Amino acid sequence: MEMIVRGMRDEQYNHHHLGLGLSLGVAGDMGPAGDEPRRRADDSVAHVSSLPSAVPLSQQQCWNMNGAGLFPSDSDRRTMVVACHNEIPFLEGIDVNRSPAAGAETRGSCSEEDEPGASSPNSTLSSLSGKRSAPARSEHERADPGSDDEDSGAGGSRKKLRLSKDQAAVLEESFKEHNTLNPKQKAALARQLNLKPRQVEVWFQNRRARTKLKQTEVDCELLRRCCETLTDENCRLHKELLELRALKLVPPQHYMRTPPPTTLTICPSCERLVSNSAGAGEGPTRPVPSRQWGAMFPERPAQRSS
DNA sequence: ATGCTCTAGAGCGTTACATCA
DNA sequence: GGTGATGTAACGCTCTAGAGC
Repeated sequence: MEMIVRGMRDEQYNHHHLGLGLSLGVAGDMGPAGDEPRRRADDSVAHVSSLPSAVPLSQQQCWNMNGAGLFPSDSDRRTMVVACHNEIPFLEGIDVNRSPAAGAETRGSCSEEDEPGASSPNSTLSSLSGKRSAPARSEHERADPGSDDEDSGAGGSRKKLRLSKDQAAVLEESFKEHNTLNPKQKAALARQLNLKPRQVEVWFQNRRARTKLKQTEVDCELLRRCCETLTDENCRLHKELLELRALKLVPPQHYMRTPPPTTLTICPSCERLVSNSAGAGEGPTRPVPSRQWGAMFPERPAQRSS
């Protein structure tokens, strides 16, 4: 049985690392909604037309929440990943979290090539997941992936190894430098932290997700405030109009005609805020004199032109 | 030049575990 | 001690870009 479990793990490793495309055929197996094609991952990003952040997040230049500069766009990041083959400079000499017991060199390299089974230290098939089995361990012990495999046969439960503070700190520093890693950097980090490359990879994936979530929250807050501002402005203008009416300074035909509903969108080419008037024959979209937008989103970096 | 296949790596949603109040 | 909330490591799936044929 143990052999079976290990075999399945290896299979999962291979699945994960040697070609996820093989799993594409499973997509239809999604229950009642299976007929409906699953939406693309990128489609899930908010397309809030009429908002300054209407650009899909995956294409936006993300703001670095850590204040370490701007994240490049997805494609740029990928390019960067390919282009950047330097080792992570700040890792020089850092060997945090290497437990004495683990031994610096005895564990050998953690590179993916050297450790083909290193993909998911805790990876098991979901169907095998069962009770928690591992007793609490010390930080270093828990963070030591090597010691897991030996005693992980208990039902194949997915064991979650919390990273030590030192490991998290180093990963955080690394993330500030690059929010993606090339294989060399990944392997180096894994070696330095005594983790498996897959763990480093997962950490970066989750970290990017957290960053994006934070950015979304920030955007939402900005939009909320912007909405409030516009509401106030609308109120003020209404008041002003009433006052003018009261004074009969404005001929009725100038204010009685209610303008057609207007939506605000981002022009994909010039990326300026434009209003699309719903009224027919209103002519082309017109840029909005948007002091407020500028005030609300002063530091939004320009989107990379593709 | 074009189309196809394969692979790596990304994002996203979800699950499961650890920790804390 | 049990429990719900929260954080996050890990997983599965899908998509896309690039390389090779």
